Amino acid sequence: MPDRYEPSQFESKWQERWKQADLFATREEPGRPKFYGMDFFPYPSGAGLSVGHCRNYVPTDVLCRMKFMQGYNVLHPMGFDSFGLPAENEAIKNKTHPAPMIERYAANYRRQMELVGISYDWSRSFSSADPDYYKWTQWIFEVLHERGLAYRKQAAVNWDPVDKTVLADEEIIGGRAERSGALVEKKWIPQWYFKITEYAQQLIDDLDTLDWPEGIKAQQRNWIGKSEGVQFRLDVAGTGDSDGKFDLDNHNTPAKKLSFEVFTTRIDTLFGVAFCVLAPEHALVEDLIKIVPAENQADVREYQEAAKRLSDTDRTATNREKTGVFTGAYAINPGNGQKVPIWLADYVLATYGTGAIMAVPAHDERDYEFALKFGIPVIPVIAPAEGKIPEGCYAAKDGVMVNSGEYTGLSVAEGQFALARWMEGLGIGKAITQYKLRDWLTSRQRYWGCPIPVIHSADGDEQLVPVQDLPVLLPDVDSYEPSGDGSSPLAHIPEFVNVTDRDGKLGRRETDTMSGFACSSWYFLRFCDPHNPKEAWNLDRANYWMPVDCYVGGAEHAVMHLLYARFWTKVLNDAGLIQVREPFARLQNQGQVLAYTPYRQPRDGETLGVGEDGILVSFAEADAMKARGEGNQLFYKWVRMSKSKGNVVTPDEAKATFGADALRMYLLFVAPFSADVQWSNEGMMGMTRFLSKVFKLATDLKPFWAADWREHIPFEAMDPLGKEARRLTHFTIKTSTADIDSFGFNTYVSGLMKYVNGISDVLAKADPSNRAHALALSEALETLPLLLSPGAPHSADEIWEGILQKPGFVFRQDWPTHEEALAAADVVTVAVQVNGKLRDTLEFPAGTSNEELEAGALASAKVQTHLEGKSIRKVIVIPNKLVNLVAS
RNA sequence: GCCGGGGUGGCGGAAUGGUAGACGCGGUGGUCUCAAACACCAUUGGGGUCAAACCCGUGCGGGUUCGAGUCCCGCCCCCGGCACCA
Repeated sequence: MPDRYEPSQFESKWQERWKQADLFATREEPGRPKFYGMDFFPYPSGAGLSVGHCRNYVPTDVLCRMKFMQGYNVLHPMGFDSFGLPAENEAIKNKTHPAPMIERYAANYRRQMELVGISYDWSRSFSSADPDYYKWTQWIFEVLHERGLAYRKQAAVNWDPVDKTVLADEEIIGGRAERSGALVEKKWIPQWYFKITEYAQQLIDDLDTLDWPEGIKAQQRNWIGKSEGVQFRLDVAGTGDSDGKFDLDNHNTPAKKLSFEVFTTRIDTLFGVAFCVLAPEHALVEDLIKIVPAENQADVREYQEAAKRLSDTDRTATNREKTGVFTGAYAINPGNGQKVPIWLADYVLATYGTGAIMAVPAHDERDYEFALKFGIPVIPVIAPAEGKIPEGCYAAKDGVMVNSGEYTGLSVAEGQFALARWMEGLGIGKAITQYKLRDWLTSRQRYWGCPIPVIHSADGDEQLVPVQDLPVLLPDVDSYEPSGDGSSPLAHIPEFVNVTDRDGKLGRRETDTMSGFACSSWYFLRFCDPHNPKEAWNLDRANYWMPVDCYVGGAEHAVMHLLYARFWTKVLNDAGLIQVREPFARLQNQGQVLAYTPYRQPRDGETLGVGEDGILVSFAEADAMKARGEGNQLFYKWVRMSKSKGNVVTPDEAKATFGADALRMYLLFVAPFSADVQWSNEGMMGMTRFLSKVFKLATDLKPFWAADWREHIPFEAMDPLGKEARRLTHFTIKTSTADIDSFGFNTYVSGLMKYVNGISDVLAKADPSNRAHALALSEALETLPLLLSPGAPHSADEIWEGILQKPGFVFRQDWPTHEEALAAADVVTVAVQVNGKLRDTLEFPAGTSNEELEAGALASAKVQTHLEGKSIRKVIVIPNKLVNLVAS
């Protein structure tokens, strides 16, 4: 038995034995509490895992391993998110079919996960592209459809010209496709949507019940974008009954009568309306154009054309100067009957609210900017509670209404309430709630996804494929490249498209597939009952395991996967198919692993891209440059590991060079869980050193080993050294347990380091013939592999069997519990301060009375010198900690 | 601009309002070695001193408190997200 950490001697051996023993099989024993710990469903890429992925999986593994040892039934599954664009694009690039490719990649992921000793129950694994799985994805689609939550409509959608498919709003960043980076275009085609907007309010409300990072919750709230205000009607002057009164019974009769709705959160500023703005695409424009002077007509048409030509990115670019055109028409402000000009401007979005606004330049920055540019008067109607009306734009919400007729003098809140009531009474407006959230666009015109189980009948109605006919299998074809014309490649496969509908007539199969996010919106339910051929899940089993107690993955899915999965869970709950309303009780986001990556200054003739400050070079090239004496052109940056940057460290390499346990412990130790990690070979060396110390300590403790220590230790008197050993053991049990539960993995590892250092110090002073020492150190020797095992499971088993010669696996042992009285020290170091400044530290027996602490503090010579010439005004004593003498 | 999270030695980072810098990396000195690597021991916030005493120190400026990295007020900077959402 070596007294060093030699991973090549035992890590693979233990992995093999764990597999043979089926050690990580999910246990569902009655009488135990359950714990469901899960990592984000990965898409298996050909690049394989990097140590960055391990940063996700290892901490979850540590938590799940501890929970199992604590007696929980633990569900710790892993599967593969195989459908979707990334897989299909990679297959096209490799000129292969995605199905076998993805299977190969998933097998490699599994191999690598086993390489670092993650305790997944592989018998529960599946891929979202398995027909046994996507059959039920289709079934859930039908549940949604039957509840009116899946629908098809013609719409202008985000078209990615590179990936040749539509994208959801969430997949677009700054006008570009998140994945391909292409500028997104608008395309007008029928699309499938899930009606997530129906759940907007619940999705906001239930965030309060979740133990999630604040940032993620805030992002979801922001994305859903709730705002409360008033929607009301404005009539167009000179049309219909425009004498200032509103003929509610009659508003449809004069064909010419025109009006439009606006939404505002600041109805209190109604008397400050200086103009109205319609989005260039607003439907009313077609009517307005018929009643305005010819020159205005030309301006309007020209502006509409210009707006159409602008890409969304250009249109929404920040700091862009306002543009707009006067339509020639006027609206009547219902508050004061005044005529205000109607403008067209692209700063008003057609897709939010009603696509039209009342503009109040005195109290809205955008309107103010617009008014300044076009010389429109600014009418202040809100003033500070005290002081005079400010110049320019004053958007405060805590002011008082002025110049507002009978409402003058009311506070903003009072005015909002009163005006909303008034409008409701008149029937021209009402208080409503608006959300930025739009329905989830789920159809993709691509091959590699879950087919939508719908048949378009000859009569043109939509029929769901009967459940007994599911799954609608994805046809196995050679050519599946996107068609590029906006139709799915499946549309060009007659055997797939042509079907008999419910009435026996020739129907047409839906050829769009579902976004990959549909597949990952329910997989956590399938893990509860992964191979059920009759149901998506057995209700009892799903209710037993759900919700996921701890869900771990990257923060990049804040508003996509995590929002969609919450939505589906709520729908399934409403349908009586699952008991929970939220899928993930607790969420944790891990930081990324960064590599120190070489860049060089650009050479003559080379230019840098936007936002770049150097040119990436390979490590080999960097070495060559240094050898040529060009090292001064090099600089290094901490950047995320990625294949394209050539800076990836794989778990395979890390295990071969340093060992799996060293890798695991390093990833846990080097930074707080949610912070980014800087990869360092020196740090890995340090961890190897630590693990060697553990083996050395265990070996050196062996001569003290009394196998029956547990029977004797409570009754034996301990000397101070023995007590110190026991204190270290029990204190470390306490902190390790709390640290793992709270995701404090870095302090869990540092706690083990302190423990090893502390026990080593005790050991150096210990006497092998002293019974008390032997018992206390036996306790330490046996506790060490237990506490170590979540972080370094291979080493723990090696010590357990090799040094303690105990049978079985550490994983199957009980997690130790601490005794509070033993975890506390007998002798405490008390800080003595004079006027809050540290002047001495003194040792006292724990529990020394305040009076004695004060007396001891006063007796200190160091303290005396600082008290000279002063008299004590007050004494503060914190038992076992501190004495502060306040003197002057 | 708005929202969220941060700012502590040369570096990663510890610190229920109570001894700031635990633990580790790196550095320095030493042991081992023909030598190096590894390993081990000692030391390591800055100033000051032979050594101590002592002084200064958690982004900046105030405040509360016997006592502030921690709480309050006002700023600055960094990271992430959203962004003409009326």
